[in-house]
Amino acid sequence: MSTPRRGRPAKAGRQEDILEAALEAFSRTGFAATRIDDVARRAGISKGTIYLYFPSKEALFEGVVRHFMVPKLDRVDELRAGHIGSADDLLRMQLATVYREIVGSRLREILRLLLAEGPRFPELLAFYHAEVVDRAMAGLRATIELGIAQGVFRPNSARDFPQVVMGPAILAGVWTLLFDSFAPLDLDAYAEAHLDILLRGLAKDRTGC
Amino acid sequence: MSTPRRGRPAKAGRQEDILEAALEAFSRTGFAATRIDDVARRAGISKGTIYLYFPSKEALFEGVVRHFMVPKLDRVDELRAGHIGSADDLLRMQLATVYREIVGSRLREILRLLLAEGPRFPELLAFYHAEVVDRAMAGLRATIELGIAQGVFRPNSARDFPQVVMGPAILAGVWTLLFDSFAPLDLDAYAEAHLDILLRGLAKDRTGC
Amino acid sequence: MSTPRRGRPAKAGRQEDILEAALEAFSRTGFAATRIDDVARRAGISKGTIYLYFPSKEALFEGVVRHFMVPKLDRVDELRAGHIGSADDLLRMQLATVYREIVGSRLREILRLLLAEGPRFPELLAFYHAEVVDRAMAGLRATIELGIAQGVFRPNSARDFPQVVMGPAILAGVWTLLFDSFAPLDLDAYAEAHLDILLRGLAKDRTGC
Amino acid sequence: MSTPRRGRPAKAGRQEDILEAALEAFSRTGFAATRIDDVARRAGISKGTIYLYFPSKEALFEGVVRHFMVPKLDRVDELRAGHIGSADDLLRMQLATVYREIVGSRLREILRLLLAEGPRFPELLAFYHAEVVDRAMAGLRATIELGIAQGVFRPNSARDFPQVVMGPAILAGVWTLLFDSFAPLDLDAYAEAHLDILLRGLAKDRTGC
DNA sequence: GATGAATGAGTTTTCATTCAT
DNA sequence: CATGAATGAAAACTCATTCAT
Repeated sequence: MSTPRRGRPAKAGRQEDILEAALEAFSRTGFAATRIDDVARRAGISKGTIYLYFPSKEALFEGVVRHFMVPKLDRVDELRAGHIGSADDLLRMQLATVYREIVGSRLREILRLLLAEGPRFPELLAFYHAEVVDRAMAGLRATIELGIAQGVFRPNSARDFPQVVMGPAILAGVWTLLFDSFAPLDLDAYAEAHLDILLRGLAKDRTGC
Repeated sequence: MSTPRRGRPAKAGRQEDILEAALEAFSRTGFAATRIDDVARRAGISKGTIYLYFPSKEALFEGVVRHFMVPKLDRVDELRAGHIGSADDLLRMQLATVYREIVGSRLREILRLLLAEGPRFPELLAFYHAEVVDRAMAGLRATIELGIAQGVFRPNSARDFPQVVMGPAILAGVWTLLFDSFAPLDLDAYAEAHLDILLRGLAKDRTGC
Repeated sequence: MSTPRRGRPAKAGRQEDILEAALEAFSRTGFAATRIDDVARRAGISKGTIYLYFPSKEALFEGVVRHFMVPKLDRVDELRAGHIGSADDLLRMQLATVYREIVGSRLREILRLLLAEGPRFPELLAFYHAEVVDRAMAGLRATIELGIAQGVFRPNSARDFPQVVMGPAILAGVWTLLFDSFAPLDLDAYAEAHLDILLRGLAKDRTGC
Repeated sequence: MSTPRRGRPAKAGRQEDILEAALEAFSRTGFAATRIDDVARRAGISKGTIYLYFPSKEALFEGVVRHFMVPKLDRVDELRAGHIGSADDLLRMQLATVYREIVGSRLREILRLLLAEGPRFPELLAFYHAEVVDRAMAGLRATIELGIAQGVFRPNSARDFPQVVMGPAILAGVWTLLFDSFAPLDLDAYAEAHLDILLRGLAKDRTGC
């Protein structure tokens, strides 16, 4: 009743195909309402084949959430490692990357999936906290401390709570997923506003005369 | 064909009880994984009784999300309406209320539920956007414009994107729900940091000489 | 949520009201799909009240089927008892009564209900067979035998199978219930056709020369 | 979350098996009181498998009613098409076929099911009227008209109401289903009586001397 | 490896029946 | 007598998972 390819397809990317299909499917309908059959159809394979690569629906979900975000984090980290210059430029670039690669891409769906299903997947949360969230917070904190050392940023409490720096970006990501049809968000202008308020909030007082 | 038991008198507040129980249950397990029977048991009633008050699981969920948040919004609005004084004090109070009444209370669960299940409930999203989100954004915008008029805030782009102002609070809310066991958040200090960065980011330059 | 009369209504006809309401309801939706609540609403009373008059849904159904048909049978029987004249006139009158009082009235619904639900109600079938069907068959047989005695009818096998005489009428009754929207039946003309064929089929050969 | 067992190969005739099982089950308990699980057990398969072949209980019921009757009608039609000889012989054969193939077989259950549940299945009624009832009526009408043309039958009103011809057979079918334990019917003798009365009722007067 | 027919546990929803008022 | 809120058994239907081919 379906029309899968009977021949031997490239099997190298088979797992990748499944993860792509699963990301789409979970994004659209969430964990519980997504049927394995949907994922299979999207991937152009049969239901049973999914189970050759993932032992359960839960494992597939975890696979999706783990697979796509880490590489982005790597990129943000590399940015900081290779940076020479002022901390505010670095922070600009870090947030620009977050907006481009996550908030403005399909990866924002993963943010939402994590918020949505996280409590059902404690191990996944642990992984995420260690491999994504904590790394991201550390990266921001490093930049802020660099700025303070450089005298660009005033000593400030964002050092202890880098979430304050990231908050508006995360909110933008989920906003677009929920309310875009009611009130679309111009992400570029939004990011500009975010950086405008943030950098001024962090900056050392220009009390010079 | 069955063996029923009783026919108690109508208990006042029954609907309220159900909503409370449903909030707890949905918070714990999300929409799909929550069984109506769980809600009933929590409310100390039988499954069928739920259906005397809500025609479906969907309607119950919508009932929960609608019931608890609007009164809080009302309170934030009243704040602004009754305020005499500087805009930065008002903004402080508005955000303090958000942290106290929502981010630091069980209502943060509703934020998460909305993020999680929103796409499955388009009508609920429309309601929420109109009755909660849009009102909240308008309230913040009004305060920001007041500050600009008072000369307390510089003309700034947060007027166009009040989400930037709210973002860190929302993030804190969901953070505590997901990562509190890995990295607990001191909400009071967090709120202080948020206001510190934010108010400085909005403030007029003290370029006095 | 409903609007029952709170005052003390005439209680004499209460059971009758319920039976009327139940006939309507069962006719419309059959036994299983009819809700006691529907019957109650139709009768203008509350659900619980039904149970003051009938101990169960089954009993209510049996009540309906028993209540309405027997009086009609009585009338057909009286016809025969009081008849003076030829058997073919009597048979005409008997069938005319069946067409008028049952086939062409809402009582045809009871025929259908009995066909539909009979197997689930063995006692009801027993009652019906004894009190309705057997009496009706006996009545027809008596008329046929009268006709044979009078020399109006030839000795014929309908004496042993009065169902043959009744068949077309019963079929007409259910036909109108099922197919009237596709092929409406002119019951008067139909009855005429029925009698035409039947009486000729029963008549003694007019082999007179 | 579950503990499934097997994945057998497709069995040819599986749909046929289900229809057979469903006919038995619906015959015994009617539409509403038949549980899908009963049908499955009778067919020797599991509940879920039914849903691989029929999307709902309604569809299964319609499948049953459609599946069994049409082939019989085809046979009756062929009779007439291939007939050479007098119309009364043809009518005898047509009715004999109806008695043998439907009234005296398990197909009489389908008659009863249709009477019982028809009003709940308007599409099924439409199908039935077009594909079974109307064809049957047309077949009888054709025979009657042939008889009139042959001079075997007098011009008569059964031409307009072939239901009159069929009525006693239908009644016999449902009678056996309802009342056989109270008053068993000798179907052969009954059919003989039916034909006796009917053919005489249709016959041209033998007024010759 | 890949398939997809088959399984059956699990969940929502309905509604006959009860009984405190 | 009458009410109708409450109960909970029952059944349709879904879908993750298995496994013979």
